[in-house]
Amino acid sequence: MKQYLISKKIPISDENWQIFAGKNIRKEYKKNEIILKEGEIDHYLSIVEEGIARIFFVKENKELTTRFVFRYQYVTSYDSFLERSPSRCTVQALTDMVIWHVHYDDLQVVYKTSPIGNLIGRLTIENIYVEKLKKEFSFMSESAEERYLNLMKEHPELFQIIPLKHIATYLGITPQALSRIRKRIC
Amino acid sequence: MKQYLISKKIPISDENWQIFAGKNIRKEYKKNEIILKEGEIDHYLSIVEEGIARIFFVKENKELTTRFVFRYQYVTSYDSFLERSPSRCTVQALTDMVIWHVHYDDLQVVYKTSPIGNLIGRLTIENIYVEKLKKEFSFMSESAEERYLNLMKEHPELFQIIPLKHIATYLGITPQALSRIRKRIC
DNA sequence: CGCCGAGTTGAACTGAATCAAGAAACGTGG
DNA sequence: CCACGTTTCTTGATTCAGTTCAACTCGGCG
Repeated sequence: MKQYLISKKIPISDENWQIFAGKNIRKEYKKNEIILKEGEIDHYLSIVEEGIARIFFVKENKELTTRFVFRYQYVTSYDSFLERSPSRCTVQALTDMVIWHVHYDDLQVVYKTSPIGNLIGRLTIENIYVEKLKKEFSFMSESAEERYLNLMKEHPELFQIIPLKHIATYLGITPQALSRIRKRIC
Repeated sequence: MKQYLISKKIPISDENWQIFAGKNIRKEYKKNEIILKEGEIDHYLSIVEEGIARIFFVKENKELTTRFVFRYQYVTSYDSFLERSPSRCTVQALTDMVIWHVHYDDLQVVYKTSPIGNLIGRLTIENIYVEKLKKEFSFMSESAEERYLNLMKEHPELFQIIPLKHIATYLGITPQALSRIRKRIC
């Protein structure tokens, strides 16, 4: 798994990797299971080995999806994890899942005992951040239809697996509007 | 400046801080000066000591503002800096500015010679990321009017300094729409 | 079989975009 | 310090993408 998480440019010795990886615990979730509930503090930094998750928050009884999480990505309410504050988001397994996670306290130990912690921490959040930048870019400059077509291209597997309504809110529109876009395109 | 950049929770020795700070170079910009042009690679990680900057990209001849950068924040086209790729964004000084910046190559040296580099790197990007999460949250769940009122509350100084049209595109609307919102609120 | 959630479709409505024109503010040179 | 041109802001009319509310279909499942 190491090579997926870490930028190819920066070599990490196996010993150093073990310091981090050794703290990780394997965990399984069933389809539709809740991994983290809104209001709870996220104590774990979790990486996906198998399956897809979604992260959403609730606004006026509607679930607004902010992110889908795929293989080898981190699935976390990262601000909750960092700031030790109640999560605004819920994290849910969309398929059966296998993840590896490390507890906040254990991660602090890694940070203290080896430089590898900060390196891995920095590289992973840099990744997530660049993802988020792309999403901001597309929200500011593209129409819902363009965002839909891009998502289709980048993650066609999503459409086989999950309800369209989640995709709709991820795109920032209602399920009805998505339905009409799909009809229009055909 | 140290205490502003680094989370209060994590102490950093003065020697370690110097390793990083010693690589930083002071630089001044005049109001309206371009700090980084679209298409260029951002070679510097820059922190604001004085003044305000904005980051924007161009879509169909319109400048869309993605971020305002205030004192003690990092002003960078961070994905360009990280990935050594041409920046999609332009960075412009909105007032006279003083910044401190460290060159990419020098930062790599810091990363190699001292754990402080990755720590500072991790903490700063964590900050920027949490900021971006908040913005995403507000874009998905609030109206343009709500976003305007929030910005008013958090950064009233902006409104004295910069053209409203930049604020409009930052809020994700046209200058005309902002004008109408302001009229409505009054 | 009947129920329920997901998806589609229609009609009315709304916030914001667009196009266009005029008013106010700004800054630069004479 | 004023005059002029440019930029910024406002206002109006029209259009459009997407919302809301409501009704209906379809497929899976107890």
